[in-house]
Amino acid sequence: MELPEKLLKPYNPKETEERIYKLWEDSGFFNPDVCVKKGVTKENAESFSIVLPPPNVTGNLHTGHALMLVIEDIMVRHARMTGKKTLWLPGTDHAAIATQAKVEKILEKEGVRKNDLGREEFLKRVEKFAKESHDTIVNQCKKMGASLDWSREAFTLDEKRNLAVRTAFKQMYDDGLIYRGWKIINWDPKGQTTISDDEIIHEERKTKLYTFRYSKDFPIPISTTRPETKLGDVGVAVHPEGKWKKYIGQLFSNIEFAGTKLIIKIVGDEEVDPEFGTGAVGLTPAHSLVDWEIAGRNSLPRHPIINEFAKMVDTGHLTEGKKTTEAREIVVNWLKENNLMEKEEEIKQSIPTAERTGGIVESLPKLQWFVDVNRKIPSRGNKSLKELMLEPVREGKIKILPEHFEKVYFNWIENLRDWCISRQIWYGHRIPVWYHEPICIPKTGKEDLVGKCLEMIVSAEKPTCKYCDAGYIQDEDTLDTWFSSGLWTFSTLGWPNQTEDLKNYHPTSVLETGHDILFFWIARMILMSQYLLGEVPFHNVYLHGMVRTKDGKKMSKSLGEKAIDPLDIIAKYGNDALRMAMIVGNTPGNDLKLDENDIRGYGKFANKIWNAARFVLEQTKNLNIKNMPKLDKEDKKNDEELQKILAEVSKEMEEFKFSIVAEKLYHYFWHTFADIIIERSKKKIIENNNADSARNLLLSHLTTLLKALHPFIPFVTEEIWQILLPRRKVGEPTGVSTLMVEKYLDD
RNA sequence: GCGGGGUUAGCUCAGUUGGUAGAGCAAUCGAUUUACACUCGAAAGGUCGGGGGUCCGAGUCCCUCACCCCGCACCA
Repeated sequence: MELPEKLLKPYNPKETEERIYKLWEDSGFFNPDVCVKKGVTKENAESFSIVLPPPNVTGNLHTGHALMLVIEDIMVRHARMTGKKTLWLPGTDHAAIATQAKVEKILEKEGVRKNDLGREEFLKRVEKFAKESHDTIVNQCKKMGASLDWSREAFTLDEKRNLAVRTAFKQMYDDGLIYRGWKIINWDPKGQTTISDDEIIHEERKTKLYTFRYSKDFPIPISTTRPETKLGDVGVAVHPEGKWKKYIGQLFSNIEFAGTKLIIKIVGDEEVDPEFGTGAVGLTPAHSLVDWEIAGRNSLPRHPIINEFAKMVDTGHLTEGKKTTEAREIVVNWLKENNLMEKEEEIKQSIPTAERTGGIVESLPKLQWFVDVNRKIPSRGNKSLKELMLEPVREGKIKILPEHFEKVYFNWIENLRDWCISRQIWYGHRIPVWYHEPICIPKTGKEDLVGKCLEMIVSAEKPTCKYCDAGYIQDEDTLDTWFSSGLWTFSTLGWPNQTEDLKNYHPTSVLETGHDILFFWIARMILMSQYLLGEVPFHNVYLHGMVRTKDGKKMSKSLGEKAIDPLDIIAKYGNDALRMAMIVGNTPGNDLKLDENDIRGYGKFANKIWNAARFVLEQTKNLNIKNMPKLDKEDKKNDEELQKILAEVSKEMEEFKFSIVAEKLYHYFWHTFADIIIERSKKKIIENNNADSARNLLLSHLTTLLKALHPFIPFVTEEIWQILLPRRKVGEPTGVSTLMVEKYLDD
């Protein structure tokens, strides 16, 4: 059998990769159903499933995604080759606020504002953008060699996922886990929406701490970093046993303060640290969570003085309608002019900013939807959502890798507060709550029915009014994007329908993602699955680190321009090279410094395999594969050594030690197989001394190593396999056959 | 402040239950037209952050100090 001409040249990944991916795709073997149907996987085989963490439809994939795809593809390919019924389910994430912000930015450049377009038209623009991003992402996943089952692809905002969201919301509402409440929330004035605690990034800045008195006769000095908020003060809280104790209960009315009148009551509250600052807190109930609670305990009014645009309202003629920053200056000047300012100090403070827009977050009281994480749930053994999240990790039903993130996870949950899930943005799942039109005029004309249908209805479907034609309108708000992401492990498998997929593939085997979304996403998935399905969403969590540039900078989506494009690297060195560089020396949880030099080095490895294959195929072309000659003593020793390595490697693959396996195989291939075995075989073949034993060892080693290496470097191994294949399949029926579905161990 | 992590060869990092310190890259010397747009061989390189403890034995377990990184909460 003659060798193809391409084998005589250096390995050319560019020419190979696209063709090979198409071969895989056409084979249908990414889909486990096809594997079963064509007999490469047993019907009753153990299943292995991973849902792809859906990339945001905000643009391109970056190196972090590439790392994710590589690690997951390795797990999936390995599982498939060990005979498991293997599903890797792809999808994309609508990423509500992130995508909306991105499209708004694009429109801004065109001089268009979203409010001018209106909700419907704006959403069309977002959807168009999302579609384009989606197509790019899918294409990039394919370039990465990801063996994803595209026939099951999902989107967090498609019809099926919307049904899942509405169903989940309704059930949670009925169980009292979702409620609507008037509470202090985080407001992003730039994005014009609420955000959750997790979407805040604290930025350290220098700021001034002012110490002042409300008036000359006010007995207690107050410190603040935000003097403008003092226009909304209604009280001063001191520790019940502190030095200001004697003033508790006193009321100071008609205080002239920077253009407004204040009524300040002095209250005692345990929350106040008597040692800190002046030992007294000026209470601005509407704009501080702590103050809100203290005010509640002491029956103080809680009126807002900052609006959604971060402007002052109801604060008197000096500051009315001014931006908070302007108002601050005015108040500071007023205090100085009236000799009420006692001290100014420079301090470091961290300012809350919105993750997506960078806007400075204000605390405002608003009517929003929340998930109650502490309420006991009768249908779940009277446990709260918090407990349902803690339990499986505590009990080892979910294992997190690296293990120390379990502690981080516990720490986060223990400090968890109710989750604000409503957002005032347009792109996302609309809240499935319906309010009646303002007027209900009963068709029967019976006046006594008016108003009977004015209540709010929580429903997965649009309700109709029994009495009138006006009907119901849906809540304007959308849900936090992580609400739908939380359902991802089962919404993708068909839930709320009890599908075969759900039965076969849930709980999923592994959830692999970056450690930066442990709270955002992993915790929410555990919450949703534990509550809605009564089971864990996955058995293992594998957290990878952040990909950094050589000098340690994070290659993230927010620093998009600076990041290396994985596709450029692939074009230059090949996919296999990038994959090896991402795996060797990378352990879970640790950041990966991606160095082009390393990638180049692994490109040479692919070529080394290619050349070794050329030699082996040339030397063994007349070998009868069905009747292999016996190994001599020397060769047998190597055969045993390889078997030993394979046994180790199998174990290590199960333990997610991909770095060790990749390194071990690399080393064995190069420094034992190529340097020792091949070199020795040359001598044996030339001298015709046990030449057939040598040939046998060459071919069996190559075959075995191609299989073992395939999950790591699928392209070059498959390409060689396709050349090797006709010899293995002599006399067998033709059909698509790929290394991808070969078994590690022949049955 | 609370929590987590790191410190091992020039660089990037492995090091599984404690048993003589490893890989890749870089650098050094030598060989070579070869399956190899190179590759092969050889040698070199580390008191495993400092100090203390447990142990026959510690990079690994315990205590302590130093420096660095990352979360979370931020305090009026």
